[in-house]
Amino acid sequence: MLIVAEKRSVAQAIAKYLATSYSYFKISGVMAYRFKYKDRQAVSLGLSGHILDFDFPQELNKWNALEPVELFDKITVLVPRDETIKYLYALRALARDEDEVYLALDADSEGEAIAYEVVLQVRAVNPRARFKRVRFNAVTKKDIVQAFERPVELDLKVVEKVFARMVSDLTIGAAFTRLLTLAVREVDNKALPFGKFLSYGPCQTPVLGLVVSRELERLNFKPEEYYVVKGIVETEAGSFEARSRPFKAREEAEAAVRAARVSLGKVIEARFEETRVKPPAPLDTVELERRASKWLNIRAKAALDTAEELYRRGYISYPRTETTIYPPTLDLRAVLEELTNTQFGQYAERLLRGPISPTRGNSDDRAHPPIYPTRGATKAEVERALGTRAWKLYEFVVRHFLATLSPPAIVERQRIAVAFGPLVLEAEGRRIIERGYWEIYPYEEEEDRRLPRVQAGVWARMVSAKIEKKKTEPPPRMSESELLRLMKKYGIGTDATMQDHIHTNVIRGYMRIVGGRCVPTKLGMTLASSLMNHARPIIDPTVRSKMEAALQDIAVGRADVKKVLETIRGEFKTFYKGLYEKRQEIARELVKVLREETRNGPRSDV
DNA sequence: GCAAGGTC
Repeated sequence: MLIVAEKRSVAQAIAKYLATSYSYFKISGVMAYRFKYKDRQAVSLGLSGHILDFDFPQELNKWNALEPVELFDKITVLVPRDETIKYLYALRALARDEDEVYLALDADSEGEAIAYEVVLQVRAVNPRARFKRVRFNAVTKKDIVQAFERPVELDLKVVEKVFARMVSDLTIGAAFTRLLTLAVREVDNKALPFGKFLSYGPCQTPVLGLVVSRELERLNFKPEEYYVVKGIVETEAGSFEARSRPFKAREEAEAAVRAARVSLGKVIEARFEETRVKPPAPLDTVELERRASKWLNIRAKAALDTAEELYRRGYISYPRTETTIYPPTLDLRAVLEELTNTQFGQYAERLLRGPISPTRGNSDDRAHPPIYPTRGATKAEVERALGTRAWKLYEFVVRHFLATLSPPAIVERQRIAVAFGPLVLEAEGRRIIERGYWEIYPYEEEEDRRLPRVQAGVWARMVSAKIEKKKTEPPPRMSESELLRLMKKYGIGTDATMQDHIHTNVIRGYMRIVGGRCVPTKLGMTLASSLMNHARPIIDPTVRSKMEAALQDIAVGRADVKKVLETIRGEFKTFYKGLYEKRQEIARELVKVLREETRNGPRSDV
């Protein structure tokens, strides 16, 4: 029997869990595992994701051979992927003599589609082959043994959905990319350097739209002046600085201060409330990326790449996960034990002495656990193996893991308001009672800035008061962390691809990331603005989730794949026509920016 | 040469 998994680690786990011993061998450069299962010879092979891809027939890939709009009515074909061709060869070679093939791909939609790709490839070399689908929700012995006891059928509806998404994305992406690129060339065929094109994609472009919308908000922002009164307030319990609400005009502020000077001061509010600051939930991919971008100055793309390396070397668990609940099968104590021989050893030992109660998020992808350290390592070791950035990220994963097992921080939130006649001055402070998880998780630690413990009703004196002139500030540039949050909210991309969509915009020259913030280039601003003006729905942040919802109907049998594809194609064809009408106007704008770029290099707008 | 989704 032949068993096909989505990745090498799972193929190996299957061999380990189904047999008492196994051996490994290489076939066309790919690792495979041999073992005995129920008295039969078994081989398990791990792929590297998809092995086939959709493309247009060759003659349609000459961009000048047809109007891009015609792509909406063309068929696409499944072709082997060059990058993973060795996996395909290995599969064919092993499948020739195996009549039973177990499809042990991940238990998600993509896994179902990859399973079908495997079926197609195996059938091509072995028409006798029979197929069984095994689905396991976690790569543990229990789940895997159970899955092989109870094989199921391949869900072709889910396969249809994934293939429909692949076809839609290719068609839409190709049509709009070619339209934009060819329109620019028509106006000035030297505006784009050789090999460069202007891309559109149903994920990358709405992402650009989010960043550009923020930039436009900034550019259109009209700052307003306002005035605040800052005063030093003295009470019998001590003195502190407090400030007023904003005044629109200086005269108002001055009048309030004049009135305050001749008024008796009185504390009208004094709140001292003990609150608990809970440690973070177990770590998923998007939070890893957001926190790396915010606190470690590591871009999301670099964070996932680095996490991947750490995973491959055995330092951390699989980094592509949406799960924020530790599975019961994960031995948290054993992980702590593993960390005892590192610089976090004392802290880990302290946690080991008490009961273990981890925090809990609210999502479970039923495929992978949250990200946690799988090996205790020293700084020197990780740095030697993978560099400084890897250490920074590994250290973060360890600290995050320890934080999820730690007690909350306890903070007293303080608020005091004092009235001097009509002028009210307010102050906020905090007193740290217990640092809790902050001890191991300094990224979130708050400073102790306590106010004197006064009581409501006591008298107060204004020692000094000054009026400060201020200006309202535009919103800051979109941070990468915020962008990831919005992408998740709008359902743009998956946990494993979100950082790619940001990165594509960087590669295409539409934006840069500076100090964790997204700065659109002039090209990005111009492209996004044109689409907002002439094809609004295709850059709208909700375009992706609407498409996904339509596709999901195929998977659950509510809709026919042909009809859904027809609808999607039809809608985008309409948007295409609207954009096509304006293509020269848009292209002229883009050419202007592109010419500037060739002279000066890519520029940011501000 | 176009996309997004797996995976390394």
